[in-house]
Amino acid sequence: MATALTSSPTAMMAVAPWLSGTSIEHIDSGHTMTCITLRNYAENEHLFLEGDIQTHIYLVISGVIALYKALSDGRRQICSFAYPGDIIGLDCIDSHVNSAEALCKTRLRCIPVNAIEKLMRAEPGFGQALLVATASELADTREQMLSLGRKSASEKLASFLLRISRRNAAFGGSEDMLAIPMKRCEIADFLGLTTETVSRTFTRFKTMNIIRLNSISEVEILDHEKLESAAGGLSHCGVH
Amino acid sequence: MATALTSSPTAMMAVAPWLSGTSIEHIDSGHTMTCITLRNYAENEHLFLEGDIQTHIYLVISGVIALYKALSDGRRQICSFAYPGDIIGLDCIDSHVNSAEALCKTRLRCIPVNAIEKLMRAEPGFGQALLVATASELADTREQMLSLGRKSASEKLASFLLRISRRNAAFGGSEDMLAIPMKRCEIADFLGLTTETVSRTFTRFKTMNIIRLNSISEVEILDHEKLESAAGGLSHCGVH
DNA sequence: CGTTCTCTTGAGATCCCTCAACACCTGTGG
DNA sequence: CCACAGGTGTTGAGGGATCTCAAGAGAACG
Repeated sequence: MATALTSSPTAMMAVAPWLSGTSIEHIDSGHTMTCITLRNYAENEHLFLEGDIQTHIYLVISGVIALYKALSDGRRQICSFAYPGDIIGLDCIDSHVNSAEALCKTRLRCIPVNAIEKLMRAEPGFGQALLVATASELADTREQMLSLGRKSASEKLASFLLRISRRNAAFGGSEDMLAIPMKRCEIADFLGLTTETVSRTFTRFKTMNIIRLNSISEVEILDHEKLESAAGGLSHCGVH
Repeated sequence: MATALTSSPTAMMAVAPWLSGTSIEHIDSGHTMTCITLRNYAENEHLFLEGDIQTHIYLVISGVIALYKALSDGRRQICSFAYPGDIIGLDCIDSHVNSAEALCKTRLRCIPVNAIEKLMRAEPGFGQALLVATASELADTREQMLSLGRKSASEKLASFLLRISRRNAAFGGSEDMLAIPMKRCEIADFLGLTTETVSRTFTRFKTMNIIRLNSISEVEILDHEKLESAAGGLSHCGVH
């Protein structure tokens, strides 16, 4: 249930306090089964695979997690990137519907699923916060479907960068200086492209003076307007 | 919040009773604002457009609705098809995140949003059912992302037909005789292809004796195994 | 300072899109 | 009953965006 570079990070933020505040510890007290732990994951380490039985919910403290689905021949589609504050693994089914992998050293708070169930019973507002977070995640996912199904490589990458920019802005960061914590191949797996195409599109944006690469993982947006127009129609068209 | 040819139609079914049973009428009584109505929509009629203020939730009684997002130049991506029993428009934000259009004559139960809010407060199980339904919808949407981002035209169409087949089976219908209520261009907008490619892929499947077209809107699966293999890896692969 | 991983760049192949023509189906009116 | 019109589906030819394969350039790490 990651907010995925979301346009509305606030929805997910509404859930996090329940999981990191005193509520969860209170619920938890006196139950030997439910133990909330902090865990560090190394780069490329997996939290779980698609089909695994759900045991925990994870709250990202630091780092980035990729949620993805894979085909048997190795092709994969990253569905979402989970940033600090995002929640992962609440699939509301007995087994996970996608795999989760840390893209860098990542610190997580692990909450057993039964603690979540208790929390939902004890705190009526919690379930509602989860619903809003899930619905907002669904909205983001559909935005990404539009990219995957109907946008060109340039439009996809431009949309991707703008999403990061917007998320940055929402968290009080810079709109123009973007940290890109994922590799080119991970961006490719998110956008439905190949690494080569991602790389070529980056250089095209560079030569057009739309962006500058200060390092491999830091993009500076030089021309916001050009980037917006490269991202294609800002969605929505009156259909009459 | 449509289940979209879902693999788990039961999740959505859990919500429908609240909206068609006595609970909703009970909640509703005595409030002039909340009036639950049945409405018929004609083919190609819109329920709402992306960005419209949310006024109602819709329960599909009969017919099919397409939820889509569009770009300003006319390209569009259908995110989900809503079948009888599915719920539409619960975006948990003040305005709709996608447009909704009837693909054929469609009958809907329209429930004002404030009735939903009341129902959530009055019936604790209702909010939970909504959460499960939304999470299941999210899972379906991610399955579709894998198709959009990583599958070939043949794999996309095969997956699409198998989804319908599975949904049919889950509702006690035929696994092999599929009603396709949407036009070729709507299938194309769902799969991220053009009508021509959809048409060509249909004929390829026909000449391979995988399917037969009894009419433009009825597909008979002749060889389930071949169709499964045409759909590509059944997702999930042990990593490395 | 070499090894390894990632990123970039190039050349050629391929799948799907675009454009275009035609076929089919349905409903309407003569 | 037939002719016609409009919408939809099919099929073909050609082009283009992206993929594949391959080599080289950087960056990271021991």
